[in-house]
Amino acid sequence: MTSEKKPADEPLYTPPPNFIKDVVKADLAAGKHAAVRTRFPPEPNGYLHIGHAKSICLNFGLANEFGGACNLRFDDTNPTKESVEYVDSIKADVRWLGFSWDGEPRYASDYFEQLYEFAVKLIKLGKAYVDSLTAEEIREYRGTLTEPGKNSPYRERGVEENLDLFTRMRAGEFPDGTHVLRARIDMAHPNIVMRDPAIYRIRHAHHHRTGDAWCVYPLYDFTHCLSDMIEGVTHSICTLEFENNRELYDWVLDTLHTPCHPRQYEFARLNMTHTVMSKRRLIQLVTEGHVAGWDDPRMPTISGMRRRGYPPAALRTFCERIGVSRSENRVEFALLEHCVREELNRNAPRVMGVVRPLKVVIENYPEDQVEWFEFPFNPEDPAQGSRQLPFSREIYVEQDDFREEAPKKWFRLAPGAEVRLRYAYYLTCTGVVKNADGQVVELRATIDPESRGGWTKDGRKVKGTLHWLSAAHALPAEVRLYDLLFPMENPMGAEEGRTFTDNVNPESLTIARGFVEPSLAEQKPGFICQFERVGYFCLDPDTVKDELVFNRTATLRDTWAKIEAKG
RNA sequence: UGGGGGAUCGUCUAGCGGCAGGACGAUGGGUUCUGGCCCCAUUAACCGAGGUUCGAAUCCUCGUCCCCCAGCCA
Repeated sequence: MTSEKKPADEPLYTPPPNFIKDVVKADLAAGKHAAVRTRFPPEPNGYLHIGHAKSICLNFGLANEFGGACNLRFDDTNPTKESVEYVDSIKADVRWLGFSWDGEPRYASDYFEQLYEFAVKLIKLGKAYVDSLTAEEIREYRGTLTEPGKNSPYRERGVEENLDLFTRMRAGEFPDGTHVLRARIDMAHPNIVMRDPAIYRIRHAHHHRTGDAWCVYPLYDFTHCLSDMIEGVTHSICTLEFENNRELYDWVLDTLHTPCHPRQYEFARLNMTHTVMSKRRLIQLVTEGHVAGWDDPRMPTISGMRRRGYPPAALRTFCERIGVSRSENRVEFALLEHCVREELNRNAPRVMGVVRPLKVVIENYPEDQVEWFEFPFNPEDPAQGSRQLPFSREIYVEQDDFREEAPKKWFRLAPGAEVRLRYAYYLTCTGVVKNADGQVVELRATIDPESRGGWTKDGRKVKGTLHWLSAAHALPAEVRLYDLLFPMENPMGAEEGRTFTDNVNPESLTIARGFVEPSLAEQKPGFICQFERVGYFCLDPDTVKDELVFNRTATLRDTWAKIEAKG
């Protein structure tokens, strides 16, 4: 029995479980916290990508699902790499994804004074000291993965001397690199992170928010846990590579006897086929000019996907479908594309767009006649309305829809073949016009007047339906056809002597000169639609008056291509 | 070779001692004025070897493979 209906009170959709939700649920049930508080803590040193979207959806999603709050906090402790440009783009991207952070954005730099006081306290506790070894020496003293490190000669400096030195570090008495504040833990610790990690370094650098107020800046391990604590974060969620740092996270909070102690949980970062995800590599693609910028529609950045026409809801759905676990993964690009199509199929209006035009002259249609036909914006959803489109003697169809020699199972246009022009007439190809090179440049055809509106009373079967445009009324458009940035699943799998940028797909962008229906003249950049039978397209910001520029967001699934590929 | 993690259909993921389930993909079919959407079906997995148990993906032991850590980056 497959036709049983679900009871009305059963939810249609339940968000999938994951191990972090389990923890949150258990903590809430145990009364460990009054409410959950998470945070998304990007460093403003680059643009956000789809991997960040996973973290954003997780952190904000947890807050939403369990009635808590999520902070946006910029981890801005490295002034030489960070900038307001990145801060602004990150805020815009999070908002665009559909999330609202609790209160104002937070900045680790807002906590610099408190952090400094905590450092002083650590010194007074005898748990931190000023080291005056060079960076090089510190590395040598650290030992290796298999050998213990050894103590710095400065490790036994007294509290007063440390206090004095640290004060003078802050006061700007020393040049960069001369001293560093280190936690005093254990140079023989099996976890290298715990071998007296540096927590403050001298950097005479201008900070994008604090200006020149500071010349000592705290490091990640010291800053992050305390920032979480200050904000009352309950669950501090990060990626797997910070697993080793958790021990230090806990050490700092325990040693300082802080009023609360957030717990860190790690999940596996997102990897995807056919792209790269690390900040360093994305920067390289931009600076070496392999793409046009951070928001190039081929980039896995949030801004790139936005420009490509991916709806935020599709990204959210994607993040939910990929799940959250602790195992290494490489998600297929096809899943992302599926989520995009699913969303766009529901919402994108259908329009007529011909990407590679082929002119057809309808010999039995009067030269000066124009008829208007009604086209629904979405045949499956009448609520989306309709518009009128003109038909005339000369039209454009898609080059791909004509074959001089029809292969097996071909039911598009070919000499002598009859097809349907969507919502208009049945059309039969009666002749082919070629240029000197033998290329087909124009078709001759006739229509069946009885088929007006796109159907006939005799119920004759016409399998192929084509999109088309009245040549005289069509708007010219530049159409940017995007494909995979890298043809192979793993771009990093380059052979010896080559690097991943050598793998950039030379056909990841091809530009076509096409036409679109006149109703699109007034649309604004960001407008997303479906060119019927072709794909989803989005009006690009490069659009200027009389020169529409469309980005191909995604193709439609192409069953014919598969049939033909199989022979 | 120190320490910390991870291995379930092609891919992602569920499972918490009791019928290995879902999604994507692939394949076949139905429907169709988009070769789209939708619908149906098929495909296909517990890293290995032992052990505990009436019963193990799950618990134990021993292996194998993969990832992370030696920044004054995050």
